[in-house]
Amino acid sequence: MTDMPYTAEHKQATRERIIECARELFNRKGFAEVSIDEIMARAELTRGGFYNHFKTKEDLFVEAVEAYAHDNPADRWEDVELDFSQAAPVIAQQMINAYLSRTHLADIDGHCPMVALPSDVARASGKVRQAYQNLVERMVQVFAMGLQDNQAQSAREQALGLTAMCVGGMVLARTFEDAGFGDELIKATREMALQLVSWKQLDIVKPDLDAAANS
Amino acid sequence: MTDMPYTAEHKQATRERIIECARELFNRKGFAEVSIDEIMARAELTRGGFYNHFKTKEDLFVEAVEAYAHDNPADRWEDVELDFSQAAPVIAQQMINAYLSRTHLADIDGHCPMVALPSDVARASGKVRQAYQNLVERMVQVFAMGLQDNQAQSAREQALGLTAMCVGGMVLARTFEDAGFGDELIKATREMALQLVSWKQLDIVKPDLDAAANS
DNA sequence: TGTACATCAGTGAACGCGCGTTCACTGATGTAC
DNA sequence: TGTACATCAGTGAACGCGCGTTCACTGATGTAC
Repeated sequence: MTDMPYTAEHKQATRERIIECARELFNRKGFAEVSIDEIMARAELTRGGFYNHFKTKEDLFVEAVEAYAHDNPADRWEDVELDFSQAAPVIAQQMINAYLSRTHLADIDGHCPMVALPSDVARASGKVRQAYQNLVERMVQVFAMGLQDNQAQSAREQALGLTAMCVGGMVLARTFEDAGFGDELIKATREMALQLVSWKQLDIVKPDLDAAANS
Repeated sequence: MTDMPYTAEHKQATRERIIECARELFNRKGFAEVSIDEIMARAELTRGGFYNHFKTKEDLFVEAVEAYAHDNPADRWEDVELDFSQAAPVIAQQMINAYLSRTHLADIDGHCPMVALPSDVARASGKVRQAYQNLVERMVQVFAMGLQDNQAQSAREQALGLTAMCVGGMVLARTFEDAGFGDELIKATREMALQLVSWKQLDIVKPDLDAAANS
C-alpha cells in the first residue's frame, strides 16, 4: 500500500466490469463458447490484461456466478421488487411471479445462472458448483420463509420442491424453439406453484395415495 | 442398390453405434467439450469416417437427442418399467418415482437429455431445439394421461407443471458439489409431485389466495 | 465353385483456425521532494 | 507549485495445442460370370 500509480478503486472497478461483461456473455453463449478475448473486448480492454485480475478463466466463472447473488433475486425481472415488509407468504408469491415470468425469460442478460448455466456448471470445478449450490440454497430459504410446516412436508421440503419447479420451468422454456410453448409452460408452472403456496398453508391432509390411484 | 460391398445393415449398425457413443459422451461432458475423435475412438473407428455418416457435428447432436426418445422413458432408471396396463394415474406416479430417483441421478450415461444438456441445447440450432422440445412434449403427454382436469387447471396444464418439477429437480441435483443436498432436493421434489398427482385427482377447490396470504 | 472386379466404409495425414495462457513491454498515474 | 520517479494496469505478439473438416487412399466385401 506504498506507491500506487492507479488507485485500488480503479482496479476494483475494472475487475467488476470484467465480471459483469463475462456474466452477460456466459448467459448468452455459455462458458466454453465465450473467449477471454471476447470478454476483455466487451470491457474495452485487451486480452493480456486478463491475468492481472484472474488466475484462470475458471476462476472468473466462480466470480460470475457469485456476482448474481449480490443482487436482489427478483427485482431484475419485475417492477415489483420483493417487499420484505410484506407477510412472508406474499414474498413467496412475488418470487414465483417474478421468476416464472415472460419478463425474466426475455431478459437473457439478466437470467439467473441457475437457468442459464446448469449444464456448464455441472461440468465445472468444485468451486463453481459450490457457488451455484449457494444460489439455490438462497432461493430455497426465501421460499421457506413464506411457508409453514404441514402434515406432509416441512417448510424446507416444500421450498425445495418449489425451487425445482421455478428453475425447471425456466430451463425448459429457455431451450424451446417455439416461444409459444415456452410461454404455455411457464404460465402453467407458475399457476401450479402459486396454488401450492396457498394450499400448503391450509394444511390440507395428505390423501391416501392408493385410494386415489384406484379411483 | 446395385453393387454393395458392405451391407446396408452394416452401415446402419455403425451409424447407431456412433450415435450411442456420442449420446453417452455428450451426457458426461457436454456437446462442445466432446471431440469427433473421441466419439469415433469410442465407437472403435477413426476420425475420417465420421463424415460418411453425418454432415456435421451438429447433425449428430440432433440424432443423439432423438435417439433417447426411442426408448421407454422410464425403464432406464427403475426395475419397474412403466406398466401401461395400469390405471393412468399409476403411470404418472411411476414416472415421477422413476425420474426423480437416486438411480436416475447416478446413471449419468443414461440421463435424460432434458437433464444433461439443457444449456447446450439452448445454444444449438433450431433442429436440435425442436428435438429437445419433442422430448418434453412426450413427457407432458404421459403425465396428462394420468391426470384429470380440475377447477384450477386442465390436465395438460398440470402435466406441464409436473414436467417442470421433474426436470428442475434433476437438473439442480446434478450440478451440486454436495450429493447429500442433491438427494434431499430430489426426495422433497418427488414427494411434492406425488402429492400433487393425488390431490389434483381429488379436485380440491382453489382456495382464496388473498385469504391465504393474510392468514 | 472359383476368380476378377467395382464399390464404398473406413483410414490417417493435412488444412486453417481460434483458443487459454505467457511474457517482455509501455505508458498513465500517484507520490516524494 | 512543478518535476523526476517508481509502480503496475494494460498491451499485443507469440506459444503450444486441439479442434472440425477435407481429401486422397486402401482394402474388405458382395456380385457377376
